[in-house]
Amino acid sequence: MIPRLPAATENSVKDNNDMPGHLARRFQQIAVAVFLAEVNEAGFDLTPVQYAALAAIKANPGLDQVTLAGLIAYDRTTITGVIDRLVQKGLVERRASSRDRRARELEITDEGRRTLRKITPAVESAQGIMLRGLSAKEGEELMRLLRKAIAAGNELSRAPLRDGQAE
Amino acid sequence: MIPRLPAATENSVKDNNDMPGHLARRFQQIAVAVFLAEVNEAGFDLTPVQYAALAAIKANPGLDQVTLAGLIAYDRTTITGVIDRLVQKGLVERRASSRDRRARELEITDEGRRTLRKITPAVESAQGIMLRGLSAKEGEELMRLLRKAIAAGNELSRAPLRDGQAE
DNA sequence: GGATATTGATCAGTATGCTGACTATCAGTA
DNA sequence: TACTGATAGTCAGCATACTGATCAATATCC
Repeated sequence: MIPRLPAATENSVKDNNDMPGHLARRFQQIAVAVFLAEVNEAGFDLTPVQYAALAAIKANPGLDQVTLAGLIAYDRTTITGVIDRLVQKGLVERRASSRDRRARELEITDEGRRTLRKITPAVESAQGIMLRGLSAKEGEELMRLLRKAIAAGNELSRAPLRDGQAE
Repeated sequence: MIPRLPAATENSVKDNNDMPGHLARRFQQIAVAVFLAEVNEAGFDLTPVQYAALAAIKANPGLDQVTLAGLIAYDRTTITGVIDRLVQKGLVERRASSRDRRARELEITDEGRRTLRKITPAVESAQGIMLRGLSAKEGEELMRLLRKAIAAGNELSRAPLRDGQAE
C-alpha cells in the first residue's frame, strides 16, 4: 500500500531532476547495472572498474599502480583491492619493480588478454544500451558535455585523471 | 618517475572518453567530492545520499522506507544503513507503522529541519560548481540529456525511481 | 478460512571509493 | 653522509551499492 504523498513542492528548493549531482548518481547507477548485465550474459564476471583497469594494463605493460590510478582516475587506495581481485582471477600479474623497490609492475596475463578480447562485444553493447533513450546525435552531445564538465572539475576529486606524460 | 607510456592505441577498441559508462563514473566522482567539500565548508557532515533522503523525508512525512527508496532511486538494502545514520545524528525518527507492522514510518526532527535549512546554500553552490565548465545553456542541455537517458534506463537498475503514485 | 504469494525490513557478503595513517623507499640537499 | 621531504603501496575504518537470503507480516486466491 503506497501512502498518498503530498505535493512535496512546498519546501523543496529544487526537484531532484534539477540537481546534476542526483542525475549523475542515477546515470552511473544505470550504467553499472547495464555493464554487469551484459558482461554476465556473455559469461564473464568482471566489474566496470576491473575492466577499465585490465584494459589500461594491457595498453601500458609494466606500469605501476599509481600511474594506473592516474590513467583511469581511481584512488590509489582503491587500486590495491582492484588489482588484488584481478590477480586472484589470474588476469594480471603483480611484480616488484627492479627500478624502484616501492613500486609494483603490472602485467596482463594471456588469460587476461583472452578475457579482454572476448568481453569486448559485451562492453560495447553496454555502452549502447546506456544511451538507448537518446539519438546518436544526442548521445554524442551528452558525452561531449560530460567530458567538458569533467575536464573543468578534474582536480576537485581525490583521484584526478593524469595523462601519464610528465607534468 | 613516470614510465614512458606507449601510444596505447593499438588494441584499445575505444578510448575511455568515448565510453559513457566511464564518463558517468567520473562525473559522479567529481559531483560527490564537490558536494562533500561545500557541505563540509558550511560546517555540516552529511553525504549526498543522506541529504537526498533527508529532503525526501521532510517533503513526505511518515513515508516508509520502501517508498523513500523509490522516490530517490536507492536500493532498499542501502536505505537501512542510510536511515540508521540519519537517526544516529538525530535528524530523523524511525517508528513502527500502525497501519502495517512490517513497515517503519520516517519523520524528520526539528534538528533535521534546521540542518536542511542551513545546508541548502551549500548544496546549491555545489550543483553550480559541478557544472562550472559549462555555459548555462550547456548545463541545461546536459541535465536534459541525462534525464532522458535515465528515463529510458530506469528499469535497468535494481533500484528504479518510483514516483510514489499508484502504478 | 487456509494455503500461497508478496512485501517491508534487515542481514551477510562483496566491491567500489574515500580519509587518514603508516612503512618502506627514494630523491635532494646541506 | 645524514637529514629532509616526497612517493608507492598498504591498511583500518567508514559510507554507498549491490546480490541473495531470511523473517515477519500482509494480500490474494481457491
